[in-house]
Amino acid sequence: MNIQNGDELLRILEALSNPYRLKIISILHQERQYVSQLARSLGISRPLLYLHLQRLEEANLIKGDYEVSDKGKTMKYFELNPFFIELNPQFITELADSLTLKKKKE
Amino acid sequence: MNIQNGDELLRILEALSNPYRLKIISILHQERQYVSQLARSLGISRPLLYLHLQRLEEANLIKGDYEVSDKGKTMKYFELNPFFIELNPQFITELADSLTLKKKKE
DNA sequence: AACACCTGTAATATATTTATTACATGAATA
DNA sequence: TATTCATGTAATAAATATATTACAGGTGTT
Repeated sequence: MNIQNGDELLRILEALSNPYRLKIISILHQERQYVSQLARSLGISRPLLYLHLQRLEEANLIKGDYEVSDKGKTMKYFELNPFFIELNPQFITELADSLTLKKKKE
Repeated sequence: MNIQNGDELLRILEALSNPYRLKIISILHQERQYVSQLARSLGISRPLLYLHLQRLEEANLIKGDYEVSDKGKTMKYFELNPFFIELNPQFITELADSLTLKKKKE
């Protein structure tokens, strides 16, 4: 996972800036889980979970795959997209120029 | 700078989840600047800058010191508090248990 | 005194994020 | 067929974060 520009770094930082999403990372680091299972693990509703999963997926930190169980049920398993980011002032400085300042209507 | 628990990590990630704040880190990595100077560098108003500086200061990423210039003017210089965080699933997992889920009235 | 910089904050408005509620669909099982 | 467990989304509400506007006070210079 190579970070190309400031906006990408920002997207990742934003994705990780939430306790549920950090917990999702932690759970998926230990084992892959399907959506409903994850919702139970976290103790939150699926709609809310979807929102968080989407943020993580957009940042490319996780990915989901459909899988049909023995019983014929389709479940969506999520798993981690391993990452390793060395967060320090030097690195941020290298990417700072490629940061977009405000996303508005175009 | 040693991160002790999930909430602290989260505070840092939140502090870094904004383009202006990343730019502030970048600027202060190169040289210390006083408030008005920083506002000009960034092209934003001081009130807005203060908000961002506060977030960074709360996360302990920067610190400010008052200094009297030759001409007798008091300026508040900000400088970086160097940090180095290895952001990866393993590290997040270690801190995930010490994450507070919702801050509400107690 | 008026101007040019420096410091800061309070009140308000706007935008974004987070959370909830209400639906809708499909397949296996009792 | 009624229940259970899986998938998902649209609409709305509530909470936070971001941004703006309007102040106020200090010192040095013209």
